[in-house]
Amino acid sequence: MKITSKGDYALRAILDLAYASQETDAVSLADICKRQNIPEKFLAQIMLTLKKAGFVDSRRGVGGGYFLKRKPESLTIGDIIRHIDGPLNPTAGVNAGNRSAPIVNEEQQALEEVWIKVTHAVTDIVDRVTFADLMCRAKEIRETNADFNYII
Amino acid sequence: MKITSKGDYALRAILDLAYASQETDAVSLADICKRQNIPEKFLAQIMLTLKKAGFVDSRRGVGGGYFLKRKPESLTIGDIIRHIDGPLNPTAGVNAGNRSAPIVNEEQQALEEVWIKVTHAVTDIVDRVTFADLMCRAKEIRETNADFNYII
DNA sequence: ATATACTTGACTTAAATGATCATGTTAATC
DNA sequence: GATTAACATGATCATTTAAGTCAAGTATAT
Repeated sequence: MKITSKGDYALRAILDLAYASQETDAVSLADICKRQNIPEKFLAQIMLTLKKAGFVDSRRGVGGGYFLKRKPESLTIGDIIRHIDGPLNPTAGVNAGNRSAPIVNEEQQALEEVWIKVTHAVTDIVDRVTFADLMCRAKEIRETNADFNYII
Repeated sequence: MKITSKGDYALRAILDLAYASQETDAVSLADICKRQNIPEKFLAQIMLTLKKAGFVDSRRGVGGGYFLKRKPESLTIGDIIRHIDGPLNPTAGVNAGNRSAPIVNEEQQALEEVWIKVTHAVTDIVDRVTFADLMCRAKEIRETNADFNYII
């Protein structure tokens, strides 16, 4: 398991969409990129993947853009990150495609059990946190910062 | 956070050392590699790193090899994996060295909080599991397999 | 002496990561 | 119906990381 820039961008784009969708219907790539400071061509690539996966949809032409296909309450971080950065077990990729060494000894089994526990601990978090939760928390942070600025 | 082959090899080599050290004092690279099915030159590189970090020490010449510098009871998976595969937070590397975009918005902060929770969940496991635990568990598995073979 | 076994640094190859570019197509709106 | 905003697609590219390999050492027990 590793969160790459790609995954980070995807999560932030979806969160931006969720937020902006409260007011408008479609949000342009350019707007998301401006707000979130993401390279446009790169996010276009990512949004296409998210569209094919059924998380978002898009409308072309003037006033077009992207919009969520699911409610923020029923979309989790885990859903997105798995589609962009792959499976969440920490050893993903280790021994992958190595058909010459499938003999696993007891030491490897004992270690594997630990990685399974780690994977459970991780999914237990990312599959519970929805984008509605994140919007809520981001709003809290925004308000705390506003208060702080007022005091100063 | 991502466990690479390197990290996996390191953990298995240490575990092998811990196990073999019960009987002999030093274990040769060749022996570890044979038992654990690890490329010799590659493990040599890894063992050197582990030696410089103070986890193992070595003796050259005939009958030489590597040995643990710490007791298996006071050496955790976390200790080793951090030295070989780096920090355990899942977003390690994201934005690394990108000094042009240090402005973090509320969405990023909300996400960051989730990654901190994930990191805690992971370290809570890997910093608790010692090599003594793994040896114990590996032994259990070995015995279970023996029973199973007997029944069959 | 000599065989065993660790040491060191450079090198290599392949894949993943993080993009960019060129050239489309679609759909509002004036 | 020309223009323009905006998504779509495929190719390409540079950098870094991963996973080893190679060659030529040095140290030490017997």
